[in-house]
Amino acid sequence: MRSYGEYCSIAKALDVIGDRWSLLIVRELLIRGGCRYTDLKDGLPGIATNLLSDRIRELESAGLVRREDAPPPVATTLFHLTEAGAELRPVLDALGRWGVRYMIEPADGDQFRGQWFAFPASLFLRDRDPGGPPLLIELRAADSPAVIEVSGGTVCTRPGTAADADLTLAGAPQLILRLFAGGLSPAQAADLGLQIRGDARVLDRLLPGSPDAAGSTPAGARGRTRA
Amino acid sequence: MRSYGEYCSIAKALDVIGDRWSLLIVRELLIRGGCRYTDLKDGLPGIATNLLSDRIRELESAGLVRREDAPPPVATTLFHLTEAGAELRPVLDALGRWGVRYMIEPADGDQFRGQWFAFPASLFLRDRDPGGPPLLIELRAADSPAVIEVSGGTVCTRPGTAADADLTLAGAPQLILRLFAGGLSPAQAADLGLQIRGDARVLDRLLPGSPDAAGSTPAGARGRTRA
DNA sequence: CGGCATCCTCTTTGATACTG
DNA sequence: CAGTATCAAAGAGGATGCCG
Repeated sequence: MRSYGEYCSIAKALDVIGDRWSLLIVRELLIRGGCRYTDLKDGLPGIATNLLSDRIRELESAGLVRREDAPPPVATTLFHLTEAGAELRPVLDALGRWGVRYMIEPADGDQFRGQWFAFPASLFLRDRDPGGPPLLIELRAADSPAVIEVSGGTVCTRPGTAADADLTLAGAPQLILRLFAGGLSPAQAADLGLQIRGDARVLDRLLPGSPDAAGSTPAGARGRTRA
Repeated sequence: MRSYGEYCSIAKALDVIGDRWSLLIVRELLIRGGCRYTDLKDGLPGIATNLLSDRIRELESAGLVRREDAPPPVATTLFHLTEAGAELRPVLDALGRWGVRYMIEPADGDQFRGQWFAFPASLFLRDRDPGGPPLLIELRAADSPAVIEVSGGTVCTRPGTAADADLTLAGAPQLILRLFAGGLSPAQAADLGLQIRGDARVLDRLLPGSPDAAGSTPAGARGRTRA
């Protein structure tokens, strides 16, 4: 990317990560940890393969991404974020929080991947009973399942399924998202078609609901997602 | 900008503000409040005038910018952020904080505007004596002066000068920035050429120095800049 | 002068095909 | 699997013209 040539930290940051796709590559690596080229390509539907390889190289030479030749049995290249790259998390958190307003409307042709729930889950859900038993929540949306693990105050999301989930939410991604963001109560989401199976009370532990009134503790360092 | 077509709030946010120059336009409007076209052009050195008019119109139709035909004596169009646009501040804060790492090195041909100190000032300075007397700090860097007003716990920055400043800092922008960010003590900055005139003790009130040890209160809602 | 619109060139992107 | 090669289309940058 052509530099803005401005001595301003925002412009400097955009010089490095302002290119198209760059921040989304960081998103995937933050959510999933080490990724193969193919994993990245799958997590970035629509990217052209030449652009992906260009961007990875740029992020690498900017010191945000590290390439690791994994030994057998993996025997492939894995891409990781460096520390500087991982420090972009607050940027993605802020962007993700701001962008939720554009997700109320149905997707209409948009691609979806279950792991993209990781950011909303970390942003909106909070384990209000850190001493309680660990929880597993399975999310089934658009053929791309994901699992939220709640344990000891942390909220982690990963792609995949869980046979022994305490709770399963199945339905359109926007219903799950609006539920997490507080725009819908569980009952309202169910009325709109969200299937809630299992122990629905675990939602009380996670959602910023009526008890523990809204706006009490804005945001500190909470549990984060990991691969 | 072409949509990413992903049902992810980060991608949706980038669909709206991911275009080149868009976030920097928001930066200028956040720092200075209502701006004329010419003000924006001056605050975005390097932008082509057709791009500026394109971007303003895009931001307008996205609902982030509002156009106001000011009556005489101004008799010109003023551009403002809408509420949705102003809510991008946490995004710019996070970006600005992350990008500071790229400002340690000298600018070398970069453009500079005094008002760009507004973000570092709000991010790094804190009025640790909200009951103390109001303060005026004049910054003189690269022919583009700015003033920081500290009063009752808020830290506001605007372009311009102050005849009766309590403190004047004159020197290279990176010296002032590193001083604010905690990378240099006042004495070290002075050794490197920063001219500190006036009551240097006001810095103790603002810098996160040795008393009130580092990392105690990370970041709550603090004073913000205004035009 | 403020607020654009036009024209032109150059760079970046996207789609697809191909390779070790 | 992890890319490179090719090429058409879109976008960015720069100069300049227009109109109140």
